[in-house]
Amino acid sequence: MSLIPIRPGLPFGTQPERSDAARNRERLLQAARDLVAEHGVDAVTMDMLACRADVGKGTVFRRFGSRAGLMMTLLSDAEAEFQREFIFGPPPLGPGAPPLERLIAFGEARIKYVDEYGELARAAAEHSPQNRHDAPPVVLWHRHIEMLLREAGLDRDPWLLALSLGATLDPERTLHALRSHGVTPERLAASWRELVTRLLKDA
Amino acid sequence: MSLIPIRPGLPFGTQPERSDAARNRERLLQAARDLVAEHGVDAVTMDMLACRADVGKGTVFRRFGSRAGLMMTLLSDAEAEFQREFIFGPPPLGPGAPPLERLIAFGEARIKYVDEYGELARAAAEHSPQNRHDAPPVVLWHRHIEMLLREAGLDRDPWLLALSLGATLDPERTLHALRSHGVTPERLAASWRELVTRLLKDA
DNA sequence: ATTCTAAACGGACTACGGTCCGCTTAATAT
DNA sequence: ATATTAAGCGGACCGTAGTCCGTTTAGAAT
Repeated sequence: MSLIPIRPGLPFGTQPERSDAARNRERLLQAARDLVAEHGVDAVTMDMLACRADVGKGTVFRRFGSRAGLMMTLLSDAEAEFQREFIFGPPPLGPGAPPLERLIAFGEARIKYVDEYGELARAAAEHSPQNRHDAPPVVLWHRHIEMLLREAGLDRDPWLLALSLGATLDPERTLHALRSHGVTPERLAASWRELVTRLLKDA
Repeated sequence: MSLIPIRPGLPFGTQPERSDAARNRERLLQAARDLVAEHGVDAVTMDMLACRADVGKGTVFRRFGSRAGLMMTLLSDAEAEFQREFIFGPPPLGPGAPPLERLIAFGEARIKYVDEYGELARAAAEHSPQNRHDAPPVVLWHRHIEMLLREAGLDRDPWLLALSLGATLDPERTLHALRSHGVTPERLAASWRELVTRLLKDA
């Protein structure tokens, strides 16, 4: 009987990955990043990925579950970084600033994030209202907004209010404003600031 | 040379429909309504519809363009009625009431609409950010909100602000709150009221 | 080294939305 | 009635996400 070695990045208590599985995972991630860089998120198909990584299609789906799952995996580093910043980072995004300022900073950061990774984020949410609204990161952002609203003294159903504010920052909408209507990130951020400032005024 | 007879419901200047086309359209709409009633929106496939209406698949797509187009057609009566109400109907939804009250009524009506037709509305917007955000009805709601915001004296980029408020009432989100989280329409409406009331306060 | 087994693999297969194109037919002109 | 023609039709076909299941293989036990 041997101890199960700790593998960072895998769920606690999981068996270690078999070596061929680990190799294929790396091959797939590399191929996916390359294909996205070459053709853009929307043009990458799962068959294409399997072919490029030289694995079977079944392997791709075993690894990521779905196209959305693949995209989430590609996003996970950026997502983790974003979470770190608003949870542990310096104010005004992180703790230490008054709630209104944190809320403003949160929106700004989120808009910047979407401007940078929006296509991936959108693809990660496609074809599943469940994943779109109840994925762990989404729930976390939502809780964060709710907490800030409470801190600011908004006690009337802050959960639903947070849902509404979250809707404003939804990747698909934000991306659509940015790309299809040529709205600048700065203008979006100004509108967000206006919205939350009015909302929290004398709360 | 003969005058082109007026056919209600068809775009102006269009040639009249051939009789077989009209017959097939009715058959398809009836079949679609039946299938939706029997199996629910999400379970209805285009092949199923073609089979039930006893027409070729090509005919279905010639008629509606896409699955989303079919759903829009199924919604069009309810949608027209909704538009009539907030444009010409009695206050507070229609003209005559102060903008805040109209905005509150608009949200309430929209929530009721989604509670009733949400699955269709969601299906009508699926698979196309373009149709989702720039479809004529969506643009119309959006303009309406923008107008009310201006009337209320909110002059700081009311277009984007209207986009944010529209996001709050998005069918997919609203439906998800209603169905997956068991939020009541009343609670949603109360949250909407709270949101817009705070927003318009001393504007 | 051999055996064993559960994890991993691969690619044929399905379901579905959407397209294409050769055939049919309603409506009009003669 | 007949001819003409463009709108309409149908269903084979395609691309893509996702599933299934018989085969392979890494790694542990002996």
